[in-house]
Amino acid sequence: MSTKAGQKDAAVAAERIRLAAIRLFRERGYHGTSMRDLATAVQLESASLYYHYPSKHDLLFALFQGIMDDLFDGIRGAIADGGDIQQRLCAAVRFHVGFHVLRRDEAFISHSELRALNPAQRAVIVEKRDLYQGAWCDLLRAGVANGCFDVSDVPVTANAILMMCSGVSDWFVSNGRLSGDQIVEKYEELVLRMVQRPRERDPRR
Amino acid sequence: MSTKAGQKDAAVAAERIRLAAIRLFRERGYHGTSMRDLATAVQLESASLYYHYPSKHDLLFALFQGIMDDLFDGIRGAIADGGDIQQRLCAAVRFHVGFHVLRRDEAFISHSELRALNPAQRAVIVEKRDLYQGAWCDLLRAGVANGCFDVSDVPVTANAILMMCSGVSDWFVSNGRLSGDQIVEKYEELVLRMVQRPRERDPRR
DNA sequence: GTCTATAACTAGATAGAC
DNA sequence: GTCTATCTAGTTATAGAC
Repeated sequence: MSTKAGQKDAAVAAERIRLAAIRLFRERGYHGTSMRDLATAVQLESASLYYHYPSKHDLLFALFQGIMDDLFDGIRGAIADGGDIQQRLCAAVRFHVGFHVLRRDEAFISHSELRALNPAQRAVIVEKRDLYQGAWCDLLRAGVANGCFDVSDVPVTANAILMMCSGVSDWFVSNGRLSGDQIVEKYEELVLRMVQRPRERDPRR
Repeated sequence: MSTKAGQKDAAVAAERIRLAAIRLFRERGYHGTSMRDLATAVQLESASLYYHYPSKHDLLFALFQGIMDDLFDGIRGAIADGGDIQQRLCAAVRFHVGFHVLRRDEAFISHSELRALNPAQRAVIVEKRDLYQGAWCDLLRAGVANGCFDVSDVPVTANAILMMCSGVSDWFVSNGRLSGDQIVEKYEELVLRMVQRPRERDPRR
């Protein structure tokens, strides 16, 4: 019983540290945030953080792993949901934009702090990122193959789509003019315009 | 004569420091680069850097000013060049993508290190960035007003275009599969698809 | 203009008490 | 699990010689 409670407290503290790290790394950057800053944010002494994470680098790496795994699981789920190729592309856009709206701090970190990882850690994350981009390229190629997409350069277009959609994590603020769902809708339309064959577009829309 | 030569040497050294700072801030981040790292890169002692720049913050701010001023001058030139609204949008895309290809390290810094500026410096830069985005919004609105663009939300679309095009500074490498000019062409096409009215698109292209 | 030397402070991380 | 205390090394920046 006391063991169980102890384990739960540890898990709770570790999660509180993780959430504070996400916020601070986003606001000040990895190198701009000290372990003392982080400890203050969770009302602990800096030495206590090392009970939960072996080092600052490992904490950053844990954040990256969480982001990349959730991204990859999410896109596989979105694409596997079925429907025709256009519906699957829309599902992918909904997932990607929704993820970057809901978890915008983590998304920003995954984009800006890759260079702060050590080479071995970076290799792991870059490989996952390439798999994620590959899933998007496959989707575009499938659409080109069955004739409903018109894409002159698949990797460039996939990159452009991802950069465009990831951008929401830079500027989106909740309580802004538009809700997350409204943003998702607009990006869906923009992406479809980028890849659809001209005749597929409805001039009345 | 000796004064002139001295001034030139100072200017040369300041520029060497600036260029090394751009490379290092891109590779390791502002907080991840020490004044000693920077001094080593230009084969000076760190104390000597303070002859050319009063502080590390001022050096970063000088980089930002250079980027933002060149961006704003460039977009004004591209838009003022004349032609119809589509041609001016293409000129804007060519400038923006070309800038992010040619000066990708600076572009990356201007995106990732805004938070490293102090509040007063940041306010100056954010104001310039907003003016830049405003020029793009104006361009889209002009196209909507004269009927050749179909844009459901001007600020969101402008943001999406800028994020998409700025993304090249993340992944473009010279000596890659595509040249800078080829990249520019592909982005021009993608942007036009996003904003043109459906009937304006040539189905044969 | 660039140097050596150093002030004043902060960084990540560890040891060991409780 | 969290603390106090501390180690070692690194940080920005300055003083003053040359």
